[in-house]
Amino acid sequence: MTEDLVSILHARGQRVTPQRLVILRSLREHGGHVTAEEICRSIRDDLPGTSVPTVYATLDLLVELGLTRKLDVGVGYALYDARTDPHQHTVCRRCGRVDDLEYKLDREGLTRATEAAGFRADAAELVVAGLCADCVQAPSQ
Amino acid sequence: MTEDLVSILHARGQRVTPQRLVILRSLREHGGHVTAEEICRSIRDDLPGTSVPTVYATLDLLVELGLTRKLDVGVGYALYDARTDPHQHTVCRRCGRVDDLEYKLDREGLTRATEAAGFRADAAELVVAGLCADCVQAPSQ
DNA sequence: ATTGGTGCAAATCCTTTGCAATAGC
DNA sequence: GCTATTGCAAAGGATTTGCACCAAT
Repeated sequence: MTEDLVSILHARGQRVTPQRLVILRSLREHGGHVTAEEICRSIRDDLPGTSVPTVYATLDLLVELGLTRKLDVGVGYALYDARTDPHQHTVCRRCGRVDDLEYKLDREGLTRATEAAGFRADAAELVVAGLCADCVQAPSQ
Repeated sequence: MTEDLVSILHARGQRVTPQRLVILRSLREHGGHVTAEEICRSIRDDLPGTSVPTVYATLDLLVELGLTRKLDVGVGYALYDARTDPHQHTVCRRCGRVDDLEYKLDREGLTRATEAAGFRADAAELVVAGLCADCVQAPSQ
């Protein structure tokens, strides 16, 4: 499940550590959007004593390697997403729930708009805020 | 320059305080994307002693009233924008510069995608990351 | 006169840093 | 054995809280 990470690390001359393998596996098994703290808790069984700084450092590395996406949806902490293909996100203003949004950005239009400004874009993140299906139903407040 | 705020506050039965007027005026005079801390400094002349919590509370209020937009572009702190008409943003990975991006989201497509999920959207923010014109030119690193 | 707003200081929260100890290679 | 990684504790920085005072209505 983490063979790709192993070969990338080898290719880059970086070390294959259990922390790196376990964190990526946890991310992939979870499948959704996870906080660093949730990763910490979820790997406690496999690797007791893994430190918070290590989790952050590893997540940063995975992002750099293109194996993970770091999401900032404005909830005050970062979310990590093992799904790296193009998709967007919704965030519920009431309950904070974050879901995938299958929506295609108009890449051509975006490229045109950014190049007009001399900007060299390498990523685009769309966050749609509002009320999730559950909270729309809910009594209110 | 802040008559709209005065009438909204009256209509809502809220108080018209110098802090509220000065902060909105500062935001509008600046025109760009400002941090809470920059607001604090910029109003020091008009209203010495204005506290940080007041600035945050006022900015929150202005956002709620629809007179300001709060931006989270992933730089670790919020930016406030007096421009509230639909537009998006670019953020430079190297120098952190944030600029307006004139790009029209496909509202219809977005509505379709979010409604399919039962989500009631009320705002959409697109942040494009990359290198700004200056940093593209720059020697590198 | 009421009570919503403000200022102050301290707390909170996520994330990063410094440094010694450890473990990949 | 060499040095990248790790763990620990502590620092950092943006934002929020609690509470007494003040000022807008």
